[in-house]
Amino acid sequence: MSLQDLLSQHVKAAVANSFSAELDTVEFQATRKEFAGDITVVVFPMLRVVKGNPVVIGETIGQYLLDNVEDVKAFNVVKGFLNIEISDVYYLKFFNTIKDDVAYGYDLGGKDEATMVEYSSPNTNKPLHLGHIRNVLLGYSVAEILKASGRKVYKTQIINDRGIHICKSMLAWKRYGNGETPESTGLKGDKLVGNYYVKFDKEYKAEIETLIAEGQTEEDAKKNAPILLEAQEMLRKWESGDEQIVALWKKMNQWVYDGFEVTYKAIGVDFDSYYYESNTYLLGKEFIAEGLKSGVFYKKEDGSVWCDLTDEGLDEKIVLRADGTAVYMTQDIGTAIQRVKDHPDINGMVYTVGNEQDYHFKVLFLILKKLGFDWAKNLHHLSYGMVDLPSGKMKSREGTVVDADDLVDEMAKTAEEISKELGKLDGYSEEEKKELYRTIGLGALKYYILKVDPKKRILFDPKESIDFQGNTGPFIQYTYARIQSILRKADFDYTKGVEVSMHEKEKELLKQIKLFPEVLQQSAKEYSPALVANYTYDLVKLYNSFFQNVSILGAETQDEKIFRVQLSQTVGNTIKNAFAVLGIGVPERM
RNA sequence: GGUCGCGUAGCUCAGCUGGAUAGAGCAUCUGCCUUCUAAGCAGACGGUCACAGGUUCGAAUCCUGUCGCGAUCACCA
Repeated sequence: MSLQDLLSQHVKAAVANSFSAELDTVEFQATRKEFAGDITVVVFPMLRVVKGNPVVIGETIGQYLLDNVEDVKAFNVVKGFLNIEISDVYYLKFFNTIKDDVAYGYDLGGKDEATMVEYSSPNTNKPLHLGHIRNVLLGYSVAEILKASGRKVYKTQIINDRGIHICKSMLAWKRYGNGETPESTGLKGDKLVGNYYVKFDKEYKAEIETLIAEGQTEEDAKKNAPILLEAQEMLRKWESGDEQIVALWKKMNQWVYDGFEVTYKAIGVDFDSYYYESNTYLLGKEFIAEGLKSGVFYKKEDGSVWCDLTDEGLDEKIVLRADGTAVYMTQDIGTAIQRVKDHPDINGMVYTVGNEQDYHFKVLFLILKKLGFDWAKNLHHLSYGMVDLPSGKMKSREGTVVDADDLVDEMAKTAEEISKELGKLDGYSEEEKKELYRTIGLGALKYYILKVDPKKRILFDPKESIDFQGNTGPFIQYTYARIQSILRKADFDYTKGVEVSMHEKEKELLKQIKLFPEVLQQSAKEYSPALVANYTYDLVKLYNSFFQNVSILGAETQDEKIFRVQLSQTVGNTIKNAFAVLGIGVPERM
């Protein structure tokens, strides 16, 4: 039983005993620093069932706890707050049970229920950019957090490999290229294809201007530009299975996939499976037919199929076009069902998609529920805000996007510059150094993005926003590296359990460490890596002020030395575990 | 216009199911490297929690309204 449950029981008993009243819940909170104590019972809520002066009630309960609970060492009452001091022994006991547990915080039990987490889901006509980075980092981290909190997780994505956008790149490649390939140009495949997309857009704009000069309206010109018409013709050919077009499509998409893999690897994320829109865009139609039979959907005169969600406070939503072809919604219905077919142990899914699609997913989940799938109640849209630049919104057409690969390189370069200035890396090979710069650079980038509440928009200033001091990834990594240094220098056996009297800071640290599993659970519940990130920072701050003000290896007694090293080691493990679920590496030195 | 989200220090952000004097970092200023890594520590300065009502012992937090910013309301994906 947790300490809180135990205390809760005794508080209830105390109230029953002294006031013959029955409490259904007891409210706890961590005691504020300025008061003595570790856990605080809030007396005010009890006033509904217990009549009397809150201070007197607090005193009475406090005395009862002191008499009846072994681990309660002392108490004091301030206004309606009963502050309880817990004995050091309690925390030391706890510490001894977890100090050798490298995986502390991870609940490895009960992995029979699986959750599928979808993230990234890019278009295949241009390289990944900063917006994808937020998506990928969030999705990956939430997947890892769910795993750590005891669920089986499948990481997946839906690749938008079909449509007019890729045809534009294909057309430009055919028309303006000379058969360039990633090999012949040395470019990453996604960059090469992206370049042709830009080329298309340039030509398209030029043609529009020509048409306008010839007297067409802008609107007409946009529709009539020959290059666009040709791209649309290409899409039609693709849909009818034209061999040449399909072959080119396959070739260029493969270039893009290969390029994406390089980027994912550089960022340090992975996937268990891939779904391609070209395979799934026709799925869902049969379920529309079934839903039509069961009355979930209805057909309009023109033959289009709709779902009426007005009784849910939403609109009507189209699920099948009049010509019988699938829309976005049709595809997503089909894909969701297909995924559960592929992985029968799935009982929930998480979609990492920007908040501009909040409405779409609201509707999608509702429709799946109406269709009667029992897993539909466990669907979650991990919705996140846009990433803005100081110059405003990112627009790929205007060239104001921040390229993912460039950004990662840039971060590593900054880490390198700072490291060189500090010059602490004697004995590291060039390769090790390079690896380290990447770890630090990525740490800064990932932490910067993940520490913010997903649903808020992020203002990303490449020059100024990324910092290596304060509440940042590198600061936390640095603390980890210092701990490793201490462990290397501790030339005595620090594995045995010891009994010491703790200092205030040490107790604070133990309390914070103890919170880790709860934070993970909460993070999983809220689908928010930000909780883990900010928790880790708090832990590190606490440790640093301890680290700076006491001597660890130079403690007075041997037991104290051992305890402090153990404590450092455990803080290190917790940082490592917390960062693991954020997808951030920790260096042994830096 | 309807719907959804956001608004906390000069800037970037925390603040759990309502609780004690609203917390960090950056920036600015003051101290601290002969002692386990100064990417650090200790401190100062900085707030009408957008605004107005309401709910109650108690509101940054919950409710209503107003203002500001954003998203979304396609037989696009």
